[in-house]
Amino acid sequence: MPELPEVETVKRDLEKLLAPKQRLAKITFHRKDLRYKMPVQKLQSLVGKRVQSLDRRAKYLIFRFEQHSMLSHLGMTGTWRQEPPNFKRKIHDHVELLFEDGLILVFNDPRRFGVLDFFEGQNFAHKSLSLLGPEPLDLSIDIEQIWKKVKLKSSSIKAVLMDQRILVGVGNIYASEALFLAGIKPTRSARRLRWEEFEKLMYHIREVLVEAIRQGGSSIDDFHRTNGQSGQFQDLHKVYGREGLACYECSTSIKAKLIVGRSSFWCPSCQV
DNA sequence: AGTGCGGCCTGTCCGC
DNA sequence: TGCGGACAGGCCGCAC
Repeated sequence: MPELPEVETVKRDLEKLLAPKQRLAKITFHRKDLRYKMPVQKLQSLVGKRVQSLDRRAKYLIFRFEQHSMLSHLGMTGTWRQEPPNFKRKIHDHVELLFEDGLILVFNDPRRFGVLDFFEGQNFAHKSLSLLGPEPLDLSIDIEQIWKKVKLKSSSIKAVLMDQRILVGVGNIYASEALFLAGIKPTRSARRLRWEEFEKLMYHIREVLVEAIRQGGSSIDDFHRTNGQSGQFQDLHKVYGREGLACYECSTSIKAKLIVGRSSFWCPSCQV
């Protein structure tokens, strides 16, 4: 999926399309089972309600309506795209939103690992949001607090970075990228990191996420923006997907291996 | 209790 | 060319 920068990109794209306070006119389901069965009746109850705002929490998008909220997760292959009236439906178009000004938003998701759910109220009153860790781009978060949790982990630092209970938003691509920038091997035991290393890692996590957002995210295969465009950050990956190629810093051949089931990339010379 | 694995799905690519 | 297997950005439930 879409990790934090991709979801943030979609959120910003959608914000530009959604006129303030406009009402949802119609919601159409072409199939009702994504990762979970969608609560069709509850989602239908949003018809006629105004969208107050759009939020992102971790890799989730939240459409905030007048009283209740719609939760959207892109899974691995989910996309929201804008379409004109009478558009030709594509394979794997599962849900369509029509707004009163004619805006049409379509949710497409081939693998159906995505989520579309409903929750009451406008805060973060959804089970999936309840255990999430802090937002890396929130400068007010307490990094020492995160550090304390990391010190208790026996797993690799890469696995810990991808644990959304510790810190949200970092997935498989940006974990490899941030660890490269920080000069830390992904296989390193999390609890054996030194404070200076962790501080540096947090700095580079933020750096890589901010830059990726600036580039409209990474499009490896499925990720597209609401207008169908690709992101640009995949061209700036320093290690992800570069197995066997020369490190941009030192020309050493980039290594790859599975760490807790996910392909991980690093430079054996730049990262210790 | 914490960790890693397999499963959820479909599409694509690679080797035989 | 066709087929099986591996793999793909996430997350959950279940064994150990």
